[in-house]
Amino acid sequence: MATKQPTIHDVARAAGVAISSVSRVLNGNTSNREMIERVRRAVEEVGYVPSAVAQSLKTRQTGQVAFAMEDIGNAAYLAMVRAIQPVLRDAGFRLLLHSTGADVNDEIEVLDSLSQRYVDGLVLCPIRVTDRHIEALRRAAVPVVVIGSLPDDVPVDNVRADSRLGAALAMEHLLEQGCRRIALVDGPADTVPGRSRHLGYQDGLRAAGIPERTELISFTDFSFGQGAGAAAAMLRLQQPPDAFFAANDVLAMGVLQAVREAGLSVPRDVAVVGMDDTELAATAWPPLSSVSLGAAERGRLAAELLLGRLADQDRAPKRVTVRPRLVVRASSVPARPDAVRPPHEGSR
Amino acid sequence: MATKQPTIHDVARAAGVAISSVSRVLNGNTSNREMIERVRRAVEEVGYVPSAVAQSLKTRQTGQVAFAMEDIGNAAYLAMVRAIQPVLRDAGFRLLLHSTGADVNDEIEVLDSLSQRYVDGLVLCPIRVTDRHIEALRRAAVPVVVIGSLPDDVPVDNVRADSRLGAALAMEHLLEQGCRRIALVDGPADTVPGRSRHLGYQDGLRAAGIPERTELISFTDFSFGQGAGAAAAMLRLQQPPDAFFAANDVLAMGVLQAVREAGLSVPRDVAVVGMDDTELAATAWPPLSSVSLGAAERGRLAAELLLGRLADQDRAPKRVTVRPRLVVRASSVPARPDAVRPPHEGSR
DNA sequence: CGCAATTCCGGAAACGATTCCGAGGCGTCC
DNA sequence: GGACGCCTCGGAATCGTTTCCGGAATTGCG
Repeated sequence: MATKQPTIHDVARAAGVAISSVSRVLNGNTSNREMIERVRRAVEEVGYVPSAVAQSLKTRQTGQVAFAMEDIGNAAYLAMVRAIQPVLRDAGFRLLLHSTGADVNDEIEVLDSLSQRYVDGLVLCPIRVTDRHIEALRRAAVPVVVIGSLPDDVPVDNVRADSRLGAALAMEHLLEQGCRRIALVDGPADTVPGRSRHLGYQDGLRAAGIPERTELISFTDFSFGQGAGAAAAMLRLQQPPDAFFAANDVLAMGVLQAVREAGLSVPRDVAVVGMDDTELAATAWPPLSSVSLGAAERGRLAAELLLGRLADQDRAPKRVTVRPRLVVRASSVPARPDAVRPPHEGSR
Repeated sequence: MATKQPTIHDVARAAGVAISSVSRVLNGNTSNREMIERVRRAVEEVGYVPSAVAQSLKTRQTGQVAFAMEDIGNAAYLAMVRAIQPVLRDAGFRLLLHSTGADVNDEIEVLDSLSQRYVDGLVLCPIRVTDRHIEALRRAAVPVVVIGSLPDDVPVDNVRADSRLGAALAMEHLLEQGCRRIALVDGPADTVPGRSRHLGYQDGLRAAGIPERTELISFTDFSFGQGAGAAAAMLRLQQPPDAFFAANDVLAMGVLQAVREAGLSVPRDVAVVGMDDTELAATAWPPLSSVSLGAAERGRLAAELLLGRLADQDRAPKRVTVRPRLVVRASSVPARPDAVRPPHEGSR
């Protein structure tokens, strides 16, 4: 293992045949029993393993697809991974994951190098989209599917969620429950998800004729501690909120924690709704109402779009949008219907 | 993008220079301003991106390292990923993740093909170890570091946890709290982690002179629902347990849920200790006592072992073991010291 | 038994880069 | 002013496969 890997030449020599014959046997294009036997024995003898790099230089394919996201620790991406994997596996591809760590430079670098690097295609889930992203997308050497919003004129297959509508659904629900001082615990304001959730929040307030109050809005990053901290601060306000909409489930878990530590009860004193409907929501206490943005479905669709493009490179780029839906659990209503509410037709 | 990628030849033609010159410019081995300018312009003009496959065929390296684990959804692996990533990044490697889905065949296949497939090294975290694993390890074409137990005669770099001792620590702690009917909610009995946790559980009972009772032991898989189900069943026993040791934090979350739904209080009625000390433990309610098996440290060590071997292929294989430690939170003691207890010296 | 068709295998040309080697140009120093 | 050395660049070999092509051997059929 240490020194030198045997090549197809070594096998050919050991078997006393030409390298082309070895290749044929290995790829199953030979019928002669005797030849097959000899090559098999020689392979065994020298311990040959084909060089995938050389193979794909020749065949121009790798059998691999990459999924690049910000943070593999985020359960929403996890749901995507779980949905993408079986689709690609069935099509004979191996899925490789890459976690960029919310670093734009790294994201671009992944696009540039991973796209031309040992994969046949790429599913990218950028949290920010800059001009440099777009440019990198244009020069990508392999098909790329983007999960997330993209300017209309970028000719790339694209799956998106409607998190603005999703946020509005959450607001509508909380308003129906009679909540009037609804706080927003959002992610970073300079990201696409952060912005659109804020917009949906505003949509909801506007529809109810409630003015936006800055002390009830907090931009953090998507973490438990930040969610807990932001909620704790708001609960100390003179007029504390009677409900929280958290921009994802991890933040919502933090909110739940802060509410408990303030000695209040969910949902009696404070209602809480999260977003992404990850596994966390079902395992939280009380079980967390959450707006599903269809992560699994987006993953599946992205994988299918990629396979489609791999099969026909010249196909026109497609764009798919997945509708959000609210999953009501105990954290926002006294009873526990655990019911799924479809998005209001015609809202937004 | 659709038809044909430009190669270095196209750049050379466009620039009116030799391909060797293009290569030199791209690799920074040229000082002539004029030449650099011409090549840069030509690269821009034809939209050239180097083929990483061709590069690594020639240079015999890829700049990539893979981490293959059972399930990326498991927070313990996540902690490893987070620890591995910075070490490798600083050394100039990109980290690729692969989730095998607990499928032994897939694991072997990953070993076989990924090891000879576009990576310079591999960190493998197998949940089961079969003879086929060992054989695949022997013929792996690139250095492999295994996280987990391995027979002594396999010459592979190896990082291990001592989950048996870890389980014993949890038992010792619960016994100190006065618990006597301690239930074990374990993972699958036919996996290495499952077996060793059971052994540690037995060690703990034996040390206290308490006989093992089969109705207090349940082998499930590592999931929330299974943990909740197993705990719920045990709580319905004539003599229900007064404590649960769960083989990982997800199972423990399920146990907490079942205890709550039975109308009991943690830790007053039932104490709970989990394992792996993942993020879940700190965000649970009440915060979960958990035995840390040093996932992050194991990841970091594995990455460093791999880098070491990459630097010196002929180095003798190393084996490192990380000691477990118990992190006490509210779920197992009335007060909340949140203290860290080091392992007993000389236990086991 | 002879000829055409088919099968089978070996040689060699790619794939797209890096890198060694040698030729030429130019500066420097005696 | 000539010899020497250095720098730069172009040509060609090479990495380890797959695949095309052509010749030899085998088969089938008249």
